[in-house]
Amino acid sequence: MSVTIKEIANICGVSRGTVDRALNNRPNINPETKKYIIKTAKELGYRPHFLAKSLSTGKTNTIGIIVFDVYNEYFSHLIHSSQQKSLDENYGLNIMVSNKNKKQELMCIDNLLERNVDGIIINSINNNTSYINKLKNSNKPIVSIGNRIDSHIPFVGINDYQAMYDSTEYVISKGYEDVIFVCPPLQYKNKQNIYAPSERYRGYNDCILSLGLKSKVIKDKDYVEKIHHYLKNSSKKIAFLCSSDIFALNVMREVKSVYGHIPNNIGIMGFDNLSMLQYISPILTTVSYPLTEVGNLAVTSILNQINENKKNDYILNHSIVVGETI
Amino acid sequence: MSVTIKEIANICGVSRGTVDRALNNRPNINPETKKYIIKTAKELGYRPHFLAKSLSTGKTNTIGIIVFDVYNEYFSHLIHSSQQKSLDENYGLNIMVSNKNKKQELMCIDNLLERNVDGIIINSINNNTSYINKLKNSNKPIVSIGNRIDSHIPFVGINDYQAMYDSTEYVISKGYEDVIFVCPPLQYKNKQNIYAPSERYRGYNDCILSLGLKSKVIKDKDYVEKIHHYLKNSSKKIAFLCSSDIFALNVMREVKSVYGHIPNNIGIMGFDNLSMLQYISPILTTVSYPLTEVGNLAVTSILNQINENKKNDYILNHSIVVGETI
DNA sequence: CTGTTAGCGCATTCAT
DNA sequence: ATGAATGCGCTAACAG
Repeated sequence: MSVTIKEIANICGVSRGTVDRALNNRPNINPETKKYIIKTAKELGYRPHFLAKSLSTGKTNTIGIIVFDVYNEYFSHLIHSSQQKSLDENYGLNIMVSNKNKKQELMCIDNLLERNVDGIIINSINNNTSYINKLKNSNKPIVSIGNRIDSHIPFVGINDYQAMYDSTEYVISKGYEDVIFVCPPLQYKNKQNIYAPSERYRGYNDCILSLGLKSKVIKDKDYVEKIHHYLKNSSKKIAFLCSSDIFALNVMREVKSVYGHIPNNIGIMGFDNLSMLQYISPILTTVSYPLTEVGNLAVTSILNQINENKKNDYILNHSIVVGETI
Repeated sequence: MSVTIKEIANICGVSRGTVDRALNNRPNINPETKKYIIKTAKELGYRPHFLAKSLSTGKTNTIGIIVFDVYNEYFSHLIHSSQQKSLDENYGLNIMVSNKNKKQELMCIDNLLERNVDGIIINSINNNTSYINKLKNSNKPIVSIGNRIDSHIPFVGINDYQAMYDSTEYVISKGYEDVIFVCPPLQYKNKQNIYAPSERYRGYNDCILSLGLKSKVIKDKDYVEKIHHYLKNSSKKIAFLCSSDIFALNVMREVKSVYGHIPNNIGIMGFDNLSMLQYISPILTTVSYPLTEVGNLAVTSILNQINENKKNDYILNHSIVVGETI
């Protein structure tokens, strides 16, 4: 086993209280003895016992983060920057995967609370009140990312509505007469938290309507057929505006499968700016946002709540990445 | 704060020892009182205090895992399956990122040990003896993945040598006269753990030599120029055998930039079978291996070591995924 | 069968 | 400036 405060106390011929004062920079200690204690502690390779310390202080210096999965680059960035920031601030990061499953998300929350994390960063999928109350009653700092949870729970992210509004406007400005929005199913509105997807849809829809155009949406499982339908039955210049790069890549694959390439009168736009796009041609036009900052600020928000009880949102800027497909 | 054993004891009018016996299925307790205690514990929403329990037992029911990064799909799979398996076995998983940086890897190890994890799964990057001793002296179950560390430390993974030997043989069998191996720099052999890359190289080299051919390797930063060099100066049917799909995608991009497509007399083969390949055309020929199993078995190995002090390697099978590029 | 007690390692309060 | 004592919540060994 490793060396304890008690042993150091014995060796130095002082009490454990004094050792504690020396090692934790507390007042009321003779500089001489302090020096001596620190020296021998170092020689013995003393490391404070994490569990004992935490049990005693009630703090684990650990932040929990719950993400949908660990495959999507979106979460990779998030996890990476959150962990880096946490470590910089002398915290550990406890990563949990919800698989976008409501039950599993609850399990993740329980797991983290049971392990006494000091705060939780969460990309939420549940959305009922008992869930929200569970979070609030935990009395732990919480911050939501991706999907906003509740006006009383801080949020870090972009303005999804505005981002898609801008994208729609951009596509139209390039001369496309029809803009078809491709997104995940939105029918579960009341069953799970789809804040971001529905905000994006709203942005598209509002922009389209404000321009006097007709809103057209592909949101079903049989999107492949829908795409082919639009390809065949339209003589106009049409664009597929996708709520994520992955959808855009699928659309691109389908269009290529029909024409062998992407014709000039067919536009495609994504959302996320995944790094794998560098291997795709033609270069996809998409929307970028500072994910690294989201991770940083999520941790910052937790620390703000811990240290100053300061709760506030952080809204970051998005930008359109001009490629060859619009 | 939450309810403790002490409170339950008071409420039930028994001692804390009895509560402990009831709640932890220990022998020597009256079934009646046991039932009663369990009932009231449930009513009060009792949750054992993780830190106190761990401090007392010396077990945290937590496994640590150290990976290079969280972007590569290789690690995503690993993390996912490890976490799933851990949770199934009533363990938590503590994920740490080394950034493929030797210092940071050491920091990760210290961090995990400090937090008293019960075992560590590690994709190693250090390789000196003091590092190996640090791991051994930790007296914790360790299992290596990706890069083997030491014959005394269990390893879970594929036979990288054989996999690349097979790949080389496959390429040759398809009529390619020159096979150029594309891989990361191998010159750091004595400075860091590059077990897997060098095993793959060995597999390629042995196969090539056994066939009486000449070994040709691109392993430098200026790989782009090297590729173009080979493209221009060869009239034979040549293939680029890459030690990872990412290299293969880069090669593909270069070849496309020259010819606009992939000519018949130029082959490309990858290694990893990344899921993003589905968006790439032509379809890349590559090597697949069961990463989910690696994660499962890594956890299994840790548990084996904890419960039965059983140390053994697990070597998994690889397979060639036939695409359009060879 | 049940109660009591002594730790686990550290923080903290009260004496001295 | 230092020592002694108590508690965090739980487990485990011993006594009854």
